[in-house]
Amino acid sequence: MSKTYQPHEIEVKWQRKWEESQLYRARVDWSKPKHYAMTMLPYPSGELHIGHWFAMTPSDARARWMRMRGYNVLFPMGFDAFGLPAENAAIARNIHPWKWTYANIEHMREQMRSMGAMFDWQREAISCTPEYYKWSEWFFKKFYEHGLAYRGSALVNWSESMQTVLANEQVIDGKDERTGQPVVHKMMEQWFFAITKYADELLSFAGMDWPNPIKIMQTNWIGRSEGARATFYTAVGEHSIEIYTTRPDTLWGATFMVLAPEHELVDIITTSEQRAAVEHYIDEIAAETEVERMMEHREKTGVFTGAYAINPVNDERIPIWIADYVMVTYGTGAIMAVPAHDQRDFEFARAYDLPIRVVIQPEDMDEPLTSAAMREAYSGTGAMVNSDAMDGSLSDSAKGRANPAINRVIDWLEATGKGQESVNYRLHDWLISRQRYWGCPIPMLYSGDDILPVPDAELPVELPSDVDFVPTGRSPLTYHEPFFKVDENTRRETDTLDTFMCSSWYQLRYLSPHKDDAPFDAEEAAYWLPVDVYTGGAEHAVMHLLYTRFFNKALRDIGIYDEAAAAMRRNGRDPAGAFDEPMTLLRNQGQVLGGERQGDFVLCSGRRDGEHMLAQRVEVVDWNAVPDGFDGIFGELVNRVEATLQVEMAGIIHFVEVAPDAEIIIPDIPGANNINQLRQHLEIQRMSKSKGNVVNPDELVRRFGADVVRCYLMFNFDWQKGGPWNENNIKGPQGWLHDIWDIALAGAPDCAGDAAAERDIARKLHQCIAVVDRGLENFSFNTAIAEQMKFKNALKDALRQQHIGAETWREVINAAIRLLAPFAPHLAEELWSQLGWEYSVHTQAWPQYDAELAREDVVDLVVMINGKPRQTIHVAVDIERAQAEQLALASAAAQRSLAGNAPRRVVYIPGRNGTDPKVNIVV
RNA sequence: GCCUCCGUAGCUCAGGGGUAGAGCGCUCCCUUGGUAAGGGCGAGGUCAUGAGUUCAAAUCUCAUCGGAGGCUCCA
Repeated sequence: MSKTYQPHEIEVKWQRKWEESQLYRARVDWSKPKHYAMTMLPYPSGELHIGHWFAMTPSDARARWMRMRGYNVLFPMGFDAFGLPAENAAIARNIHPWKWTYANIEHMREQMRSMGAMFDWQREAISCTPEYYKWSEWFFKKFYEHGLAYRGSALVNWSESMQTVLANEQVIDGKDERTGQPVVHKMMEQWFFAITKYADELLSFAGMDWPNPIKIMQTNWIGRSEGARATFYTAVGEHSIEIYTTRPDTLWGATFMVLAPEHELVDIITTSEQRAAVEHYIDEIAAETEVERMMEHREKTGVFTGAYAINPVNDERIPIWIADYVMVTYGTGAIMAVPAHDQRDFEFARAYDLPIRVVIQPEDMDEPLTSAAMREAYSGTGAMVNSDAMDGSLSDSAKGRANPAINRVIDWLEATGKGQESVNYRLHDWLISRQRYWGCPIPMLYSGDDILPVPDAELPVELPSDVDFVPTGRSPLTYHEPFFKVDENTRRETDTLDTFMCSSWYQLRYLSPHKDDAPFDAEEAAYWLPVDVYTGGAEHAVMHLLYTRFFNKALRDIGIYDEAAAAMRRNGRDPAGAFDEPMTLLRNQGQVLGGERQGDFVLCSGRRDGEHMLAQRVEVVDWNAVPDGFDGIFGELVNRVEATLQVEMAGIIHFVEVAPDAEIIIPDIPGANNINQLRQHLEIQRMSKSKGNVVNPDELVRRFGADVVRCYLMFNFDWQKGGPWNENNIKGPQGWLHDIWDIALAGAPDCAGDAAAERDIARKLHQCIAVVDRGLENFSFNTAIAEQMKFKNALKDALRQQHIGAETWREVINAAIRLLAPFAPHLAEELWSQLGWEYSVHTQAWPQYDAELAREDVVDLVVMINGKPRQTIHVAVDIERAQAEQLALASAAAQRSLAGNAPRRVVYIPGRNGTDPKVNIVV
């Protein structure tokens, strides 16, 4: 063999060749089936990390496989390029967001090229370019014209740290999802998208092959519930208070009402005697952060307003309280409290000594349930009691109208005009205003009291480039007069759009990224849409993935797809349903986590006080190499906070404060050492710069080559789960690719070939094809590679034995390289070329699985006694039942066990697809 | 608290009513002109635990324990 596998010598070469020959250019071709594969577009943070590789290269392998199977594949890439980091960089380093962003994009694009992915770069879309955001603005206008975008006043999430409002989806546990800083609630005038109009349709996932957890998360997020609304009037005055309840069958048990502290009527109905108490409570609540308010198991608090309401169903006078356990953002912000049958109301009633009245008599209880006996609310099934004409109605566990009692009460409420059936959603309209500069402008004007859209001819409203980035916390647009001042009476909107708006439609922009008279080309859309395979992280479950579904449905209803539908019909494709969902199949990759790492084993000496020490000397030694008589603290360095080391000795964490002038000795690092160089224990956790466990893909490519990195990522993890990084395991795929190189270039054996051996290698090849196909189909890249490793071992054996003829050998190698091509595209291309086959391996047909060739001829008949395997007998694969049973009964194992007796039972299990036939003899 | 998913070799993972599998790692041997390498042999598993169904359970059912993710005063 002349030469070993040298990835660097071939990878860049082929990347250039592929680009020159436009190998991955995707063009509409109605004569071929289409396949639109897409991975979530990255934010141009500046550096590609291993997570990008993990998300993109397996998706690339699958797209390549589809292509070889005869599909016309579109696999585009772009950048979600608006967002805060660019603006922060502008403030911190006085570099314009555009320059920062574009420099990052150029760098990352180069890094991505090293993946050897089949991205069609001519379709690249970048959301922060005017040619892109012109159409984001245009879509906003379309939404506005169709009543799907509106300006409204709402209690919004305000992030102090970012000086902007956030969507509900961007707030987690009362904290800003990105910065982790608490958010406060503020009433503000903002722009919204009417996503709630689509709530019901978004709950249907018909025909969508999406992961169950995502569907569940979206369903939970939308939070549909069925019930009724009823109107209560205040006992004095004319104020009506609407409540929403899922349990209208318990209306007669309402013994008080509770309003959210922020409810608009609170101020109006509060009596003068109670005003001070109410205001004090509201101030207290306002001072609490959202986080505190959401703490679990907190005591219920509230205060009486002094006002009373009349329960419409029984004209009872009940007190109106306010309490923070009622959320102004859910339902109507007001509830009827039924302490007997709602746990929260029960706790509140007990805390403030409010009456509790049973209105559902538990089914399995003979004695009437009394409030005094209750230790918790009863929410089970039973018959309505104390409810006038409704008494006796059965309330079962069903929700909404399906529950007989609820059904009857709703009918009655509607007949008497006291209330009506109502469906409620947890989902709110999508708040899309952001008080930031680096986002898509909202193309609206304020003229006097009028709100006007910017005319289409003036789109895009471009972001001014000559703004000052000063850390005032305000968007530079708000004091850039040439931008916001249109004329004396007209001011331009200075808020910008949530970047999720830009990423809600990028799958359309890829179709024709530079088109300037429409957001996308209808002919392209007719062919490519919808996206067939979408891959990305599950963290976007209720944000991007819900938004883009909404966006798509809105576009469909506005008629944006009409032209594309017509083009479909012209080409003989039925557009029915084609635009209902943007992505028909979704898969989430897991996360590559930082690997676990042992901390340094240290010996610390100094002044010791139990588990504490002020150390004058810290030495790193081999694991457990503690000198005899050492009386300091020793063990693994598990953590360090500034100058204090946490050292685990005998299972107990000891705290070692290192004196500023202490001597630190680290044998592996020459010269004078300092405390920062000590290596601390790392748990398996997310990679992050601050933890020092980040893996740099450029470095890996340099050391191992892109194909090895690709294969390592696909092989060493369950793609949909992810897992901890363990670089030792990279040797597996590396050795595999080196072996493939050697085997492929070893040349055909110089022999006539043995028929049985050739049959055997063909069988193994086709068994391998079946597994690789199934692996790629199911995103089980690891199994697809493991199977090829196995096949490689078979090839290696065959090469050693020299019993395969030249012709068969070439065919087998040819197929093996095609199987390899999606995974290690450079290596496969190089081998294909060196063996003299025509460019390119990536345009070859995928090896076709042949069940007949994969079939075993001889199998082992397993003789089992009482279900335990005892003996095997070689038999033909197509053995008949009678013969198998006869052979089994005659076997030594059976004879021994039966000892002359007749078997109690004989069970024959035929072999099917690869498994051996079995006979179980029960004695 | 509720909902999903998952517990198989030291590690990462396949499989899945009918003989327990792969890669890496590990042991030992060989090679020392592919050398931060190559070749060969081998060891390693009560398939989390307990019960049930079955001729037969790692596989199906139920319970328990453990892990991951999501939701959570949602009226």
